[in-house]
Amino acid sequence: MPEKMMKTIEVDEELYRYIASNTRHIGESASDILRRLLKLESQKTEPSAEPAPAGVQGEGVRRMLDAGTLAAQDSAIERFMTILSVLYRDNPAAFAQASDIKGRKRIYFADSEAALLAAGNTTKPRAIDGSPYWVITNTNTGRKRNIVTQLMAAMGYAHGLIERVSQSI
Amino acid sequence: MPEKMMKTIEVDEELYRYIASNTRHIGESASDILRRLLKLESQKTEPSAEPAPAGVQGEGVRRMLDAGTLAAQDSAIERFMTILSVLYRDNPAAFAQASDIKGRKRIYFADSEAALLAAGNTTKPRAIDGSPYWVITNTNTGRKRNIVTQLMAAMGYAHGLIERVSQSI
DNA sequence: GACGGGATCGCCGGGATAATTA
DNA sequence: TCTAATTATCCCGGCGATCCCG
Repeated sequence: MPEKMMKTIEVDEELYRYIASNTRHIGESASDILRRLLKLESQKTEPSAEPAPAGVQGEGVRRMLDAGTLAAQDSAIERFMTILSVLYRDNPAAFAQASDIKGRKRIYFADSEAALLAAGNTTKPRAIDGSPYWVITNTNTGRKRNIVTQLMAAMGYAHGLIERVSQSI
Repeated sequence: MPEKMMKTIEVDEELYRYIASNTRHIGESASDILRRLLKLESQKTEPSAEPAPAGVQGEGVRRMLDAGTLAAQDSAIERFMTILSVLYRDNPAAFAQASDIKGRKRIYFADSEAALLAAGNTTKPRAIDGSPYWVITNTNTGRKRNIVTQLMAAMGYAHGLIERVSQSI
């Protein structure tokens, strides 16, 4: 198989083993494995609007909750950003649909910092890790919970899970 | 970060750019970035390695305290450096895990002087005796205590001991 | 980059609370 | 006008690094 343009990176041994252990089929390349683990669209495939199978929705979110990833963060903003990042990966298409929630004047999500800055004063936008989106950040904790609640509801998560997540901020 | 055993893997160019674009700070390695990206959902993430048998952990540290080694030093910096050196020897692996603590802009530990210099102005790095690490030194005493406290907590030491040590700076 | 130590003070991020608007 | 929702000002605590002092 003729290689596409390949780049070489170094990873420590433990990480290497972790990646290797996630091989799904013989001969699978590091790129393919990583793409799956990172939940990136596989090469070429267009944004495929197919929402993840309902059974799967929430997997990553529960894992985040159970792993104590959130408890380890020490500010509401960090927890907020982590949650959004996980939500995006859990279902990019649904996230895209749901992300048009907004307030009276401000818009909460956008694909650029400028868009958020333009819709309010001092909104303090931040990039959502591993996604093309940005969020507004200059809000009290109550509103952060709110935003997550609205977003998850629009993405179709179950009430119980929504509650757990937003309370964990 | 210390020179762990490194493995080389190949990734396609798009994936490479994706990884690079998630760099959080200058000089961050591919391993570190990937670990962060994967951690959010990697099912195997045991929340950090076990902090060595409790019985052993702290031996060297107590000895240092009791021997009055610290009291003999006449500057906070000297005491600070001595403590770090002892901590490293007490448990190099835990130290490695814990040493990624950082401030708003500066990183506190690195395996080279250059890395510390690159992340701030006039950080006055110093090599930690008997280890491959360097620390930042241009801080007030309060922050030195702070750094030691955070480091020891991340290494898994008991609160009481942490308190004794950081107060002795 | 060469004096070293580190207190002091300026700056910034987090986010509660005050202000504003529907 | 009164209340509820939303905005964004602004205070506080933490961090950085200049600059003073021995």
